Amino acid sequence: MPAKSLEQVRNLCMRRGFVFPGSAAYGGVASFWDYGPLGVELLNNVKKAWWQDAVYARDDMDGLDAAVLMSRKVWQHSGHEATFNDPLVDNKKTKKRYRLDHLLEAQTHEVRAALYEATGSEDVVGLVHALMGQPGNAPMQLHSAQVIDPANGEQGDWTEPRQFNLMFQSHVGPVSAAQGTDEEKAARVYLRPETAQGIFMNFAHVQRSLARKVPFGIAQIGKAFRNEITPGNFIFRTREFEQMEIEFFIKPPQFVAEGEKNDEQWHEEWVQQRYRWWLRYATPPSAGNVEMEETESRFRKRAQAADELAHYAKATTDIEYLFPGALGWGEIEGVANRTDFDLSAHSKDVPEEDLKRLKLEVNKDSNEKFDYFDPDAKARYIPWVIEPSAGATRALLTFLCEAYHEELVKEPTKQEIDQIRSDAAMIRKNAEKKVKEARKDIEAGKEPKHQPDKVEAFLAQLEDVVARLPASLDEVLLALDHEGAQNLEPVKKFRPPTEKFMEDCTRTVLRLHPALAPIKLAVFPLKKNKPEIVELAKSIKQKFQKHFRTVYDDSAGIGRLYRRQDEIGTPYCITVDFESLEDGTVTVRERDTMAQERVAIDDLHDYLLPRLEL
RNA sequence: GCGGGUGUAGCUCAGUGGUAGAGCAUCACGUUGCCAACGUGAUGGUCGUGGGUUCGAGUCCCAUCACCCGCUCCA
Repeated sequence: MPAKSLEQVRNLCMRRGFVFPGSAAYGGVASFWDYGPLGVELLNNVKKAWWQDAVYARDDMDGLDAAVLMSRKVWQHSGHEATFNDPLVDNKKTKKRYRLDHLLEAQTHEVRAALYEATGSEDVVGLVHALMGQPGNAPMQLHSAQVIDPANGEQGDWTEPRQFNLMFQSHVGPVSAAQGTDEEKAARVYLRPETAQGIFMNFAHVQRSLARKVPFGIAQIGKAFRNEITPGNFIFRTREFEQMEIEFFIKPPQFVAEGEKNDEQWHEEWVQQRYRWWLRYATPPSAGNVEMEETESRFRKRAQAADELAHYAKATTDIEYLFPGALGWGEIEGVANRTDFDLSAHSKDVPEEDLKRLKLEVNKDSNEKFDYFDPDAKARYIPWVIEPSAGATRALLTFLCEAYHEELVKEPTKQEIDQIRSDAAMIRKNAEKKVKEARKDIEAGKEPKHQPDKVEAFLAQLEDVVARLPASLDEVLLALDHEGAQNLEPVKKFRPPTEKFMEDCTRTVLRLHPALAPIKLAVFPLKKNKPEIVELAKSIKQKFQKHFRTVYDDSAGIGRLYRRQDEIGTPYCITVDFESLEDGTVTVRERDTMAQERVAIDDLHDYLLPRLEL
């Protein structure tokens, strides 16, 4: 079974050096994370596996690394400056949040009329402008016009509308001018909210310099930045993240010849290719058929509904992963059919009918027309584009969650199981008393110490877990993390011995695909105060560290050394013992099966390389 | 941004106004012959931060920051 909660993965990440909170010494800063020694290895391996599949394995793909900062005009014509910039307003009563323009449009004619009169504006756009233009007044005006919350049909208690510009701003060169002045705007740049636009800017460069024929694609891996309104879920949604994006340029439908793939078929092909990639790297070689099916059941393809589609897309299929706990299904990649929207948006001299079809304005800023002469079709056109866009940092989280296993390695005795049962019974008895007290307090109008519903929900979960013992052993501690378990005395008493017990009889193992594993090989001496063994072990480590990440460790007993490597997903460990000194063989131990095999030191390279799938 | 929760040693947590603790981890010495061994000793905390109440605050109050759980985002 993979991780049961994001918390488990978070803990492991921070303890073992995958991910650390950013700027921690200063109390941290929301939504920014640093990748530690193991995290950077894993992330690099994820990117390498993607590049391998997206670029090297194909005849029709090339790489690119465009600048993070681009002309502000890129974002004006791509549509981001307009659509990534929404004034939002909250209803304090219902906790609902609305885009101000959407909220206003949902009001009755009378309500809007009152607002028009109060602000002297004539339409919703003007109204939004007016409300944003007078800080402090808006809540009062929304109140006196009796603006309704569509969620419940009642008048809302509205906050100040706030601007959420999803793009981070900076300036090129020294600027002292105030925000919004011409001087400031002229120097303004945005940190890219997607890497895609850098590819579009280079479509013609790549096509010409490599004499590429459509269909062909460009791949890019890089950081992107979005000032998200609601970051969270560890590294799932962060304000700085890394994307792995492909723009695959194809013929527009009207030029597709008999027997060639059209845009919908190319879209489908990329969905399939990308989906297979996710499954391949989510599955370790040790997985059997049952396990492979289980893994597959946690990945799905989902076509976006028409109202979900972004302004540029004709169709988008998301690839989603079932993350543990509350996060649930989350998007890890979107494969979009962006038509000729982007290249047209950045082109001059686009025919009027195309502008109309794409809902674009004439581009007077661009010096370029991103079109292409197709020698087969004998026609000049602006290509369509299929965009498979994956999150590299989300991929890291996905593979960690899927690889995380807590395995039972020592069968607990009946006595130990009974102990847990009786402890749980004690917790139940005490908690039921607390529930009664809380109910009494509520009746008497007093503030209860516990929330009866939550405590009962906790008890139900605990009972379920206990009933399924010993199979559910790994869920016992999770149950104790339940909201309703807070401040229950017996729970606090119960936790430490249970934690200790769990540690004794389980091992944590990251069953990562070997190509992703941050460390490929660990070498141990069986006995660290025998100099010959230590020396031999170190020399083996030195031999392999030139080829892939290899570590040496002698700081604990052999069992503990194995466990430490299991926890970070190292696929193979080598132990040098007394026999090694005599016959030149060592023990190779595999991570998932814990199987051991005797291999001659001279054969190690040939033994390991195919197994590591490098 | 709003509501709820949390913040004490590197990690997991205990500590309900009166001398800051445990387990694990780390380091040293001894022991240890293949799956989280053991003994002895040591290091490590201005209790998230800043104010306040008090003779006295980890504990009570206020503010602030971060994280977790929930609300139109989307890699």
